[in-house]
Amino acid sequence: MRIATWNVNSVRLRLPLLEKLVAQRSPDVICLQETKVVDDTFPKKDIAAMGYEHIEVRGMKSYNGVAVLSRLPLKRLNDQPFCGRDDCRHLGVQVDGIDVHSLYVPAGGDEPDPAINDKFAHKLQFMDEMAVWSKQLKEQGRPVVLTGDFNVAPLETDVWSHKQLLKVVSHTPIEVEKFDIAQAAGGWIDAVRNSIPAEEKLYSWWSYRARDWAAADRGRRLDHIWASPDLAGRLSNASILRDARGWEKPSDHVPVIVDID
DNA sequence: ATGGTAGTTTCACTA
Repeated sequence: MRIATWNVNSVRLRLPLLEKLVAQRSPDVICLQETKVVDDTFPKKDIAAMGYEHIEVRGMKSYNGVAVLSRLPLKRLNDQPFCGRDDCRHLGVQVDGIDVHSLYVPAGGDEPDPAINDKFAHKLQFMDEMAVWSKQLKEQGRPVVLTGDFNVAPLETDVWSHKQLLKVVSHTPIEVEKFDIAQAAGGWIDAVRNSIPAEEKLYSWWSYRARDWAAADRGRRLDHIWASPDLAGRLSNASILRDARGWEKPSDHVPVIVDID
């Protein structure tokens, strides 16, 4: 089973790119974030026509929104109410015996100080709850794949400049610490770094605000696929589809993909 | 220290 995760930054604008992902990589399951569409107007017909007849959505007007598209039947799991808000940042399904989650962690705003920036405080609280939830999932003992835009680049090689990003939201020590705690709480395997060495620079997001994103290559690895430890020996072909950043009308994020035997 | 782009409910907000 091939699983992809992608922050599409508006699913309606990205339908041609979704088609391109399917043509190139043919995932069985696609987890989306930032769909930016209410459930009633989610383009289910177009996506079913691409071969994904099983679709679960959780969207709101204008912001956030997650979805799972699948070739195989889905059973919806309970939505996780992070930070007591119904802001459509999580959706989980059961597919072919595996629990698959699409998660969108708050970006956190610009100022990395929870005392003066509510968005950063929200992000930190969200990550604390991610750790609690991870522990619960671990105790359930089911095979789980937790994917999404976690909005944190944990390793020095997950950003274009570790030194220059230490005070930039997404790579601050407090965020990386909470990221590590959540990962440890679930016993999660980083499915991508499991096969791509930590020495290798690796990004899944490049800002729209660069004159030439590829030349500057100031990226960050914000999008992740975590797997429960029982799946360790069944992961292969992890990849990040860098090319997608150069497609016409791109998202600022690219798909992250892994195969599970 | 600033400003750069993209998407959405746009003259404002989020990323």
